[in-house]
Amino acid sequence: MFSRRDLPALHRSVIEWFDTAARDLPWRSPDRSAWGVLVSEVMLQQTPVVRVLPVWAEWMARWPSPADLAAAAPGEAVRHWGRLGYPRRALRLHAAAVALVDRHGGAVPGTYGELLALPGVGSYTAAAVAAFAFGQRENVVDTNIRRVHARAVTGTALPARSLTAAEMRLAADLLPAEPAESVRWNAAVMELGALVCTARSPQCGQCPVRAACAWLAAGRPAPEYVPKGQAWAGTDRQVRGAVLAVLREAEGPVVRDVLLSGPIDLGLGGEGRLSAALSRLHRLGAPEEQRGRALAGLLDDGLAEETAAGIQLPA
DNA sequence: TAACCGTGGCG
DNA sequence: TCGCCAAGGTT
Repeated sequence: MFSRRDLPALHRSVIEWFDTAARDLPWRSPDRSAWGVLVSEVMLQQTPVVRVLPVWAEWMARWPSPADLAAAAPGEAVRHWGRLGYPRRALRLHAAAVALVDRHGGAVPGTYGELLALPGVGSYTAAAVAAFAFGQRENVVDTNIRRVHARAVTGTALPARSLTAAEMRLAADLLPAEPAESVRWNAAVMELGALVCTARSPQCGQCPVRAACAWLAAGRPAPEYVPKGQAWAGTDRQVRGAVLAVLREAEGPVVRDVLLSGPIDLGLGGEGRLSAALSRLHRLGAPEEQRGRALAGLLDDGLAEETAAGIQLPA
């Protein structure tokens, strides 16, 4: 266990590592806006950096301010979300942009509480934006930071199954007192988890805190539990994804029967994104009942109607 | 609390 | 090949 006396050295070694190893990400550029930081944080929820990069750049060019996105139709946000996954994030980001215009004069607020009140912004994202866009001292705790703390300090291979009060307390105890240093620390620990202290194959030989790591000292003990994998094949979620892909690629109304049954030859040939999306949906072979359920869920969330106006509602 | 919500790359 | 995993949020 780290004593409070060791903290300055710990902070220094991790931040010095960050200074040499940090990736050059556009939402870390001095040019980026608070809006850019917010968009990046939402896009990065459960989504790898490399996939976010091109979509973030396109969004920033298309909608450089909250007012720009708020003025667009919600469905445009969903379409330009592309295949990032969890598309309701796009709808919530649009709703957040509207809220920023309505309640904050079109600006991104700088406090944790105001950020937390925005759609799609939870405790992590609120803390991250307050810290990275506004330089505030916040207790930023994401999956990377949790894993680094679990290993280096607690000595376990994995953090708890779900975020615990004890983890939040530990993170708060480790946070540097100076705001500017706390921001660097948050970014540095996160980067360490993303690049070195990774889930699958940690590169302990390159770790700046290997000499102090409790997990390494204990001989890298195996996890105490097996993470529950996310079910995917055959789930409604998989069908939702395939249905939404068709709606997203369609330029006009989509005939309900095309979604609920198939395969249907639309005479579109084998090229084009719509054709590819239809092929994927048909290959799934999901029963009509499940397709109906997926479509109903998408309509319920406001994703289907926004994406393809004129769609016929399932009976 | 636990289930649900997408997608694609990698070990 | 295939299960695991990724800067979580909401209900």
